[in-house]
Amino acid sequence: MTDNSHTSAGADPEQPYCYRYPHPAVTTDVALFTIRDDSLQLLLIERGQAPCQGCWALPGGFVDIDEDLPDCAARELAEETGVENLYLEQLGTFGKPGRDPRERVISVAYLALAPESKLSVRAGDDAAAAAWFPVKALPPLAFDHDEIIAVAHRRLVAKLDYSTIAFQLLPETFTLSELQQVYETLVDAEIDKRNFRKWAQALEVIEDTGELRRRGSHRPARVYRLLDRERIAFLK
Amino acid sequence: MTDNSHTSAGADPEQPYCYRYPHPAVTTDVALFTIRDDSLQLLLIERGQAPCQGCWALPGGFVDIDEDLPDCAARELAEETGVENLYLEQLGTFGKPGRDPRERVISVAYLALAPESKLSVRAGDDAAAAAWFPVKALPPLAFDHDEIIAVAHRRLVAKLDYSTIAFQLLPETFTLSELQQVYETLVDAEIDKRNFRKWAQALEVIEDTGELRRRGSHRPARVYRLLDRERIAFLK
DNA sequence: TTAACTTAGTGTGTAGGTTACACCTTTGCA
DNA sequence: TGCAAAGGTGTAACCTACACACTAAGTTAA
Repeated sequence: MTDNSHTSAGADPEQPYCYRYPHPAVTTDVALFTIRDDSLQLLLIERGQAPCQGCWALPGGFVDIDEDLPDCAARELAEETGVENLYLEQLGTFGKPGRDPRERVISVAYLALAPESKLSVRAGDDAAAAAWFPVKALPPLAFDHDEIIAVAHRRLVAKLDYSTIAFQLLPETFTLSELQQVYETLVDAEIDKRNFRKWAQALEVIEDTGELRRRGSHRPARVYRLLDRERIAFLK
Repeated sequence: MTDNSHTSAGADPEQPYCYRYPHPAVTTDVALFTIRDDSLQLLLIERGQAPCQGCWALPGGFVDIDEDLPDCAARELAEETGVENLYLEQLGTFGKPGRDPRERVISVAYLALAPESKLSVRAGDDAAAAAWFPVKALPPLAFDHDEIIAVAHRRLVAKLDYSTIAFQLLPETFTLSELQQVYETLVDAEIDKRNFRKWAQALEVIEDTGELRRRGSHRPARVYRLLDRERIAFLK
């Protein structure tokens, strides 16, 4: 680290931020997953301008010069979608030259999860439209966002094995059947009910609220809650 | 993404790269581990100039404007230490405002591993000195490099459980005892010899070369090699 | 009121994998 | 030749993961 350059008032009022060496732009992009209609869905923004006009993209944007990276991810998500206060973890950084045709852009990608109940997506100021897509049926994507999404999805599924990350997809209270449905959606397979319930209860991360939930013409289900909301446990 | 700014010839010849919005600097830093003298050691560079003059830092430096991130990590490592062609994986990106007092610097950190035999560290052009330190006895570190190193170390140890990443710390050929010493150093505990050997051989990632290694006054050891050098297997 | 339907909720046996554990082998050197 | 020092090997106990089927409790409609 030998670069002592820093911004200064440049001569060109259109481009007032000047450096001794070229600087890339830095963005954050967020892959926000939720479960809707029994399928794993991803939030995307329709791009209003070129490049990739009409394509869909991950919500994200440029990092402010005094802004921490997770703050930027949360802010962009909130601005573009109205979604706030959810689980966010850094996924990785994507910086291949040429991934954005305008200038060198390095994107720090985040993985976010939220239950459908927490979400009320409206298109924000910046975005033409925000919409949910099933991960299995994504539209054409801008830049290298398909790659980012693939990494995010792989990470999410991999973490099922050694963490309780999937609980972030559940609302405040839930039944064991709902929990099981979340897992079945994520692994895209059926899971044995007895084994699943044994496993879930042995985790010691949920507690019985004592309440019952009557939904439909059948025996009511016990209602559980996470012991430590906003904290995911590591199992191994 | 609405920023259409890009570099242009500025008026100030000292700071010719100008943008509409402020841009952070982007660096890569590499936490390169090896095993020397039966301890896990980390490569550090002594800083020649302020800030943090006299402190030690991870090898790293600014990303060239047309350079991919892993290339930058590899290049900086080679420039500063003469070390080439080793295992490299992205660790995470550290970008807290203020982590570098000069300007906003966002660092993409990499985890690197190599056997001691591959390494012939010499201080390169940029660095005053390069040296190895046991992870348990690190000197005062520049910037937030202590945090990066902590994350790197945790990641390395965590990956022992579900990958063969530790084989990257072994030379071309090795004995099972040497392999076990690597694992014992990493987990900082003794491991049962028979169980370890059963486990290692069941992995199907090493093969017996047929050779024997005579070192010292005792029975010679079989020599193994990795089946697929430069590839780490995922176990779970 | 009762029968049929729907989801909630529960236990046991088995297979496979992980752990604990001790002795003989082969070499070099004194 | 015998001693020191690391190399190399098998088995039993335990524990975890998985397969598997029925009863419980409520709603609805005949």
